[in-house]
Amino acid sequence: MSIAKYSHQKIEKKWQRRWEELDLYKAQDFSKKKKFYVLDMFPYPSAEGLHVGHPEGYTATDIVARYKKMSGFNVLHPMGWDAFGLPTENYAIKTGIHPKIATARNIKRIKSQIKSLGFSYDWSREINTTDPEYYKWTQWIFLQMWKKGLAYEAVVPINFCPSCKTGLANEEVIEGRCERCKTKVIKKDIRQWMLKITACAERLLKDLDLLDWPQQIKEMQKNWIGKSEGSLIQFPIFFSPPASHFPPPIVVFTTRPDTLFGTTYLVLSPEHKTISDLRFKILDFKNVEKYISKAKQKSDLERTNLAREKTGIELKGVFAINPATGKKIPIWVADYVLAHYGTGAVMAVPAHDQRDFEFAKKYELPIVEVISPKERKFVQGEGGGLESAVLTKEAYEGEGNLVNSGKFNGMESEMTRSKITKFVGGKKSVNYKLRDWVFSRQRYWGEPIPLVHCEKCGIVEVAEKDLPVRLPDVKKYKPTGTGQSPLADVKKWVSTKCPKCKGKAKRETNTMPQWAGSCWYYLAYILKKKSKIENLKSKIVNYWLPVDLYVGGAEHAVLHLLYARFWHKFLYDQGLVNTPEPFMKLRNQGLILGEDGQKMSKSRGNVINPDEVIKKYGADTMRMYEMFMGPFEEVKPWSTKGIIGIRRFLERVWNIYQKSQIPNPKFQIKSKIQNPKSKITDLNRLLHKTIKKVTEDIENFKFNTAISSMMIFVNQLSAISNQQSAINKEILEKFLQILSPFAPHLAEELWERLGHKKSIFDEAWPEYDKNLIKEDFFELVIQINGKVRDRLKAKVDISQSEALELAKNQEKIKKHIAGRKIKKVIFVHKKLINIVA
RNA sequence: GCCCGGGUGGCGGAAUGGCAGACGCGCAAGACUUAAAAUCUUGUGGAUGCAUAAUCCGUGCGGGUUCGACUCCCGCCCCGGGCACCA
Repeated sequence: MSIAKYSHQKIEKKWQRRWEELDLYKAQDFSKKKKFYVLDMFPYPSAEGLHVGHPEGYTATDIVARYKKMSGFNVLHPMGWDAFGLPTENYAIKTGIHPKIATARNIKRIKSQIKSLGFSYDWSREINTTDPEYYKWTQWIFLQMWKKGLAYEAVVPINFCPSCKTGLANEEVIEGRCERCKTKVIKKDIRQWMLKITACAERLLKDLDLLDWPQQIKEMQKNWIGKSEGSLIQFPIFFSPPASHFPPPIVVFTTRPDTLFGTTYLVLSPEHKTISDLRFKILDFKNVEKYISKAKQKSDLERTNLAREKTGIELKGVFAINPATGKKIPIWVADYVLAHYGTGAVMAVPAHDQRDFEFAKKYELPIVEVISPKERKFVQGEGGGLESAVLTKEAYEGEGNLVNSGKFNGMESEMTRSKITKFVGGKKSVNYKLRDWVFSRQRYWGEPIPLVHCEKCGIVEVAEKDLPVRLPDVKKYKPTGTGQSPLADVKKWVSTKCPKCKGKAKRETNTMPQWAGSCWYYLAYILKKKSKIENLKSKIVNYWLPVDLYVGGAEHAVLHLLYARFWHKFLYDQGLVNTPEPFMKLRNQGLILGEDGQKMSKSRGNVINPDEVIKKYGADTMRMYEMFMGPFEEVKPWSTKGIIGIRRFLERVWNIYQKSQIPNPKFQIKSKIQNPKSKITDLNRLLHKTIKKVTEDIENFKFNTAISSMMIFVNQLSAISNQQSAINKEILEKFLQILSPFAPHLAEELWERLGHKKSIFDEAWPEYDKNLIKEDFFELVIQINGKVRDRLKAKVDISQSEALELAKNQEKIKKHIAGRKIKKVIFVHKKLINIVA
């Protein structure tokens, strides 16, 4: 009498093939069912293939997709390839192998890896961002933006990675280093294509409220957009002898116009235009020039290093007029003032801004207190006595009552912001930290920007019928580092005719950044390969939008997730899509660390190869283990030992079925209840509790506790089957159904063996019986002064007085309350009674 | 510096105002076996203790609210992530 072994390899291959033949996961474009669009962040097909982090997110979406399908939804669950990007291009530089070829090879490998996990993707909708039929429409959307003035050319100092030899977007610079290769970025003036994402700043901020996203990601986008409300205030320029007309006044942006009376000097960024306007009036302009050129040599990282002491130089001989006091105040230049934020000029209020305070102390500039704190902080003064913290050790940045502020004296600072702005003829203004998106790259492996430079007509767009502008095949991919793309050397490709005048023209040789293709891929899945993007207006797009659930890593918080929202809003404005936001619910998977608790990396040698895990333990085990490790969104270390627990669990499920098949009447599955009645009732109750728990946990992304509740159930089931009683067939079937999203191969195999012809995934998700899970009894906890002293079985509807009587009669309780007066009794229904004595 | 997230047995973690440590790993003992592995059964936070008797201690630290706090409030410490002279 032997039991067949659980052979995952056979079962998993069998069902992966069968599901494909059945076309089980095809999304129906026209369906009366409610839709559910569940999306994974599509992978970059790297040469390394899949790592264990990928299946974490993919398993979660797969569980939800299968669960939703069984719950009656028409589910769209697609997969594709985000294939433009530097690793493949760098590989081409090294080996001479065309990126197209390397990409195709990498996709083939990673696709087979993904398939080996048995995910329910609708592969008929697979897309690849490097496919000319795909990037045709990436180019098309870019052209629409260009036509609307949202794409523009500019020569501006941008972040440049000397190693990747390309310009970068601000979002791609992490702590002053290149996001990809960690090289320190430098400032470089390069002709760039920019996208006016700043035009959307307010909506990108406000519409975050519409989204069910992790708070953390929302905060990061909020901070990145960095809205601040304040005022623009003009400071007239003065010098002697007075000229017939002075240069235009210096405009500053401030969030604290209430401190205007305390402004004792202005500070300009080294790039500020007024400096050259005043060059003949500034007394020691040579030194100023020296300071400015020195500042320009510094990297952004150096200029914005907080630890560094601020430096600056005074523009001697010229002054500004504080419009509130009418007093002459000095003008300084300092490189801590950023040219690109606000107006590139700040009013310094040393009494109420710590930076200004430090600067004023260093250069002995006047400090005038204008806000009196409600509670004054005192510090030890030099003479030993206490003195006000303001003006001695630090600035006071809080609110308070105005002093030294003319007619505003005594008013509350918050109330005077608009009043003082109005008083000096300023106006309210909003500023954002967000800057326009540097959209061009001086590299080969990206979408060509579909524009042409004509000697006569200027910049002209490529006609829609001539899209896509294909990437030419080249022999050398090496970036030039001159600010030109390697495409500039492909003379044949570069020289073209102007689409307008048919005269000589040159193609734009910059390419789009890595992030372009992923800005609209979720729409491409809906449209499928052949569809034109105009079909965006179609009913079918509006049927599927928005994406209901989006899962991926948090590292894209201010990159892909911000860019895609921006493109979506543009398409929304064009009337092409009907939702203001693309991704309604977002969940981030937590990083999986190596067994040593460190980040997985080749150099540490702690990388887990998913192929080996699947081979040894099976896809179902791999999937369930990654879900069982801990909370989905948290960072957690891998444990090869821990996998065994899941494998044992699945084997137990397998064995329960196997034992039931042994030709011994005692073991057989019976549809009629055969066990002692109470046991089956208990098991059935536990089953329904488990159905409830698993259903709720899937909805709440609590896969780890869903699995633990299934383990509890199987432990019970297994105990009963070991006692050689027959197993109720319905119970086993319902359990297999709730297990199936987690371990689809095993569940489907046993489902078939139980005699079903239809796939388990075509069955309806089981519902739990509310009446069945109601308990008649509960364990009443008896506390004395909040400490548990006893517990006993009690009827669910027991009253407080009954419970108290019951408690008092317990020996243990008697002992504790003997000789004490009962002061108070707290009774919590179905939980406890607490006697305060 | 600012903004998030976190700190619970040997380990991953569970419990969001009501029995701290579910579930899993590991460990220990037992059953099966010539033996081992696998499997099954039992035990497993710490201290005192013959005890599966009883009591005490215990969720980063210090205080508070409450009949009752891992959970709420105040003040710290540590770890992870993000932003960083944004006027």
